[in-house]
Amino acid sequence: MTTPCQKCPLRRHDLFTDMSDDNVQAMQRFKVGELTVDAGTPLLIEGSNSPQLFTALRGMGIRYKTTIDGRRQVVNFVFPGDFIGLQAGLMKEMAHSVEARSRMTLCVFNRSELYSFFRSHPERAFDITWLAAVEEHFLGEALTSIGQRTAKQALAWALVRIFERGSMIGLTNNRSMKLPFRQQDLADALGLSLVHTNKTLSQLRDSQLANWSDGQLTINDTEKLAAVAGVETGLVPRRPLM
Amino acid sequence: MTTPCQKCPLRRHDLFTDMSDDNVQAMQRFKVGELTVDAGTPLLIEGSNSPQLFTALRGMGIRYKTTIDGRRQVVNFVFPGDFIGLQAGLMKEMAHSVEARSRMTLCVFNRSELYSFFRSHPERAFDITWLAAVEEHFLGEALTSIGQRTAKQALAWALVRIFERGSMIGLTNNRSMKLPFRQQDLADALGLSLVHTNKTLSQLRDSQLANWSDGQLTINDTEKLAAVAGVETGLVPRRPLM
DNA sequence: CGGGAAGTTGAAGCCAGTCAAGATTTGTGG
DNA sequence: CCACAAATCTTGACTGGCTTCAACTTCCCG
Repeated sequence: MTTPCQKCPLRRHDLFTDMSDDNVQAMQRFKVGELTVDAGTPLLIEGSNSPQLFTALRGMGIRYKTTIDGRRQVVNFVFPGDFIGLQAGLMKEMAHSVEARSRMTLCVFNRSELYSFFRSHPERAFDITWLAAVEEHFLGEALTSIGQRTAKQALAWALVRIFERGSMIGLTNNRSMKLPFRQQDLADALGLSLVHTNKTLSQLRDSQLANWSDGQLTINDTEKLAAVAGVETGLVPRRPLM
Repeated sequence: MTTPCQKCPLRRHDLFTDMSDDNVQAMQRFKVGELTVDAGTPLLIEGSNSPQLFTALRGMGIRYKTTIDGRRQVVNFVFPGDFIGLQAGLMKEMAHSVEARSRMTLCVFNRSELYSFFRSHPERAFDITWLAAVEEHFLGEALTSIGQRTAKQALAWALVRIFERGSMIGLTNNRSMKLPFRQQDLADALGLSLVHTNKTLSQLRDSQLANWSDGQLTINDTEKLAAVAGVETGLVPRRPLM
C-alpha cells in the first residue's frame, strides 16, 4: 500500500517546482516501492554501490563522510523531498553515507533504469541536474560557513537554514519544529567540537535567539538570527521533486 | 579561428570519459565561440544571471563566494576541462563568482540553448548531471578538510588534489606544475589566515613534503604528502568533458 | 626609481579544542 | 514497574592551534 505519486503529499509545498501530469505518471512508473526504516538505520554506505535511489518522503536523516583517523563530517541533513543516491547512480560509488535520524519512509527507484528514464523524459533529466545544482549551491554555502564564520555565526546559519527548509515543507508549527538530530550531528556538520557546540547553543538560548532543546527547535525572530549569522533569509531555492 | 571540438586537446586525457563522434559534433554545434581573458578578469559574478556557459580550455581560475562582512571563501579552483556556469544555466543565478588567475581561454555556449540541447542529446544531459555529481563529490571532500583536518593536513590535502588534477591533464612536468594562485587564495579556500597558511607551507617545505614557491608546485612523494593529509591518492573520479 | 602587490617573519592574544566529571534522558531486562 | 546501563547533554578548567597585528622583504611594472 504505497503512496501513489499522483497523491504525493510533498508536491503541494511551495518549495517544489511544478510537475506536469505526464511527469507525475512517469515518476509513478519509475518508482518501484517504498521503504520504511527506524532511526539509526544506515541507508547508503560511503564507497558502496547501491542498486537503488531514494526520495525521502517522511522523516529526517544525515549525510556524512568519515576520515581515516575516525573523525566525521556531516555533509548535509536530509529532509522530506531530498533525493538520495545520485552519486551512486552516476559515478561508481557513493562519496558519503546516509543514515536515518528518525523513522523514515522513502520512495525507491531502480538505479539501472535511470539512464533510460533520462532518455525518455528529458524534462526530468533537466530537473535532476537542477537538483544537483541546488546541492552544489548548498555545499558552497556550508563551506563558507565552516571556513569563514565563527562558531556562533555558523550555528545561527545552520539553524536558520534548517528552520527555513522545515517551514517550506510544513514541518514547522508556529515558531517551532521537531529536530531529531543530536548536538554531535550539528557539531560534526560545522566542524566544531561537541562541547563548544553545546556552549554556543546555550548562548543562543540565553540571548533569546534560538532554543533547541528536547528535540524541538524554536526561533522567535528568524531575521534577528539571520543577522547574527550574516546571511539573508528567504533564499531557499525552489527545486524539482523527484 | 577557434579550436574545433573534433581537435579538442583536452579530450585525449585519461581524466575525461570517452565521447562519441556524434556527441563531439553536437558540442561543436552547441559551441558559439571562444573567449580569452587575462589573469584577474571576472568571468561570472555571484548573484548575476549570465547568458553564457563556459568550459575552461586553457588556464586556471578560482570560484569564490563573499560574505556580508567581506570575507571570502574560495569554493574550488578551476582547471582546464571544468564546466562553468551550470548554476546560472539552471537556477536563476550564480551562487559564486568565477575569476581567472592566469590567462584563460574558454569555450562559450549559449545558456538559452541548454534545454533544447538536453532534449536532443540525452547522453549529454546525463553527462552534465554527472559533472554536477563530481562537483558535489569534491565539495564534500573540501567540507571534510576544512571541518575536520588541521591546517597542515588541509594544506597537504589541497596540494595533493591540485597536483593529481594537474597531472591528469598534462600540466605536470616531472614532479612539478605551474600554479598561478596566491597564498591568499589557498588560505581562503581552506578557511585559514594568510599568515598561518604561509607558515604551514614553509613547514611542508622544510620537511621536504611539498614546495610551492615562485608559482611552481613541486611534490617529490605524493604518497607521503597524502599520508600527512590522511587521504588516499588515485581517486580523482573520471568525468565527462563538455 | 617609486609604489603596490605578494610573500615572510615575530609576538601576543583568543576562540575553540581537549580533558574530565557530573546530570539527565533513554533504553532494556528482570 | 523498577534497576541498571548506555547514550546524550551540561558544565568547569586548562590548553593550544590559529588569528590578528605589525613590520619588513622581495618582486614586478609603469
